[in-house]
Amino acid sequence: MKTKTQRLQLIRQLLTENTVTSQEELMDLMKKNGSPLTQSTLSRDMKELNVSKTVLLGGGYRYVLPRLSPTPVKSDEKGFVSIAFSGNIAVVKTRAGYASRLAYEIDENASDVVIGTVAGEDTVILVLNEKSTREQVVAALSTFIKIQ
Amino acid sequence: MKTKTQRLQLIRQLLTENTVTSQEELMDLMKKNGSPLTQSTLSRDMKELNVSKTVLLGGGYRYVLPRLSPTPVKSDEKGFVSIAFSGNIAVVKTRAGYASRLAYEIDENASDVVIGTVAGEDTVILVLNEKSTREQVVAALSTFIKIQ
DNA sequence: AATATTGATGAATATTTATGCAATTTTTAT
DNA sequence: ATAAAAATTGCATAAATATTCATCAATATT
Repeated sequence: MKTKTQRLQLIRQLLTENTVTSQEELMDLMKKNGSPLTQSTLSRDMKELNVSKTVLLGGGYRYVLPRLSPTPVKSDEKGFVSIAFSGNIAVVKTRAGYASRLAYEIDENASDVVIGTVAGEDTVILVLNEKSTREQVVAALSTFIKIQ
Repeated sequence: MKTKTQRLQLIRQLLTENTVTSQEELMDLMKKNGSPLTQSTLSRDMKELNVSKTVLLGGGYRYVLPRLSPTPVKSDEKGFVSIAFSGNIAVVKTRAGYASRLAYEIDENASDVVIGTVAGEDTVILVLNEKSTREQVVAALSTFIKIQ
């Protein structure tokens, strides 16, 4: 028996590589992979891993891992230089050529606080959701850019 | 209750408005809302709706609807997808590559309510005339884009 | 060192969910 | 309109999952 962390990691891997339909099925897989456990533990582990049970197009069920939230990356890796606000607009400055790429990411990951973006060469203009505060916008961007 | 479609719609609504923890709980809600049914049917309905059971941060479980499928682009030939407002700015989302063309058309046809536009790849930012209302903007765009 | 505290775990079990089947309704084809 | 086919639903129950409880190990506290 290894550590719990290793076991959780194995569960992750197995869920990624297989279409797991039930905990019992996963139990077998775990056993085959040298980590036998009971369904009780599996149930608890899966809860801890935030695994959810979904329906496939084909009609079957599958346990899936949560969409991993992007790990914040150092701001300069994304080309981020600065952010400033004016009214309901935020202006993000980037290194030359990075604006489009960053705008795309903002659209993808901050659509709840930003209703839209337009990018130039080294500048992105963000139109804030009227209900969002500047702090919320910074917080949202922080989930995928290490600002500061 | 009437049709199955209506029932599914009610399920959608209830799942959106409540943190539903079990099918039995939802069963009660359905009953209270004039759509009594059995757990069997709920199980089938939820499968049909692609509802999945997830773990909440707090530790509980919740049934959730699938993330809105990739924008049911009822693509109008102009590439228009959506419009949203924030302050004196409107953000028009378009299909990829359509923003410039659409911005041009907006400039041409709505200059009385929009003082200027900037287009990215799939987004157009419109700066509204201070004297125009959002309704007027939508009305103006409607004359040459099929909105809705 | 002895004792408490915390975290993990399995066994048993309660709870919840999925489904086979039969009855019934709705739709389609003739 | 009528027969045949397909869909819908509840009931009963099988299958799957979550949790309670007791136990044990590891770590912290006195």
